[in-house]
Amino acid sequence: MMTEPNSEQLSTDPAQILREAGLRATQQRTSVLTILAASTDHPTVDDVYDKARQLDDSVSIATIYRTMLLLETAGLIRKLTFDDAPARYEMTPNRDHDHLIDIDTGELIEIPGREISELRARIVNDLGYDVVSQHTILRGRRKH
Amino acid sequence: MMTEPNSEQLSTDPAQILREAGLRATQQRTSVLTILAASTDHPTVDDVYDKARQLDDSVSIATIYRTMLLLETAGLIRKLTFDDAPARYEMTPNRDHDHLIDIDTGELIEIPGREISELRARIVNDLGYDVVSQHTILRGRRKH
DNA sequence: CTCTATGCAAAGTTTTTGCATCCTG
DNA sequence: CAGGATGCAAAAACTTTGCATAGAG
Repeated sequence: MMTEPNSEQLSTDPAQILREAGLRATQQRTSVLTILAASTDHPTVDDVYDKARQLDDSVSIATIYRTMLLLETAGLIRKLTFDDAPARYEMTPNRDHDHLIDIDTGELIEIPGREISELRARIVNDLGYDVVSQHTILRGRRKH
Repeated sequence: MMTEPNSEQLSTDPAQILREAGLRATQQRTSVLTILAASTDHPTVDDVYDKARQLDDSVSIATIYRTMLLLETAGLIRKLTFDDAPARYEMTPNRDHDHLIDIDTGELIEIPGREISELRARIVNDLGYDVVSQHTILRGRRKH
């Protein structure tokens, strides 16, 4: 096995990522980031809380809320707000994508591709604005 | 002045709109619909509650919540959910549009045009879905 | 008149906050 | 060590709900 220290290029270690963002790498923050990085779905605060307790049953929900806000502010994670359901989170995606909700199954589908982003950026630009963030929620029904 | 009864074509009278939707035209529902129709901004539940009390100081917040849900379900109004701020409402727009939030001033700007809607519909269609509803939230900063 | 809608108040949810203690840097 | 981070519990904010009464159709 290689025992080389990891390169300075791209951090994949949660604690490292936190420090690079200028944040203290506490046990709780590291856990939250690890949990989110390992999630393919988009967990809610409660989902994260449950998983975090499996790693350390003394974490408090208050810390989870504080950490989610911190990571979101630092741009490390993204908050997805839907009409009724509680907010969900994902690691900040490298490539912008939108979300499609199957209204029959509740399934959340990621829509890849940058066409929409680019069109939006162009339109908003014409209005005299720079886009800081953008997010689309689509609700659809599978065709049969 | 004309004293002709209004035409049967398009109702602009809130009570009439409610009945056409198969709902009872109560004082409270009529007030809420009137308030929303008169709003150029996008009021929150609390905004609507405050204005409704100016018309009838005995309305309860519970009724406002129940009415918003009822009108939304009936498709008469649309709920806009933003990342942090409380939900806002608007009359269901005839033409689909998105919203741009100025992150410095908090101003909410409507983006007209159907280009985005059409592109999205096409992409989602390619995924095998029919679009039921769609909504984009953009956050931007005015260029100087 | 009948049955739904409302007001009121209590209960649920979700999120935030104060404070003493713990722990990272 | 010092100052920020955490756990705990209380509080705040936001919504929903049960029930008796009022009011639309």
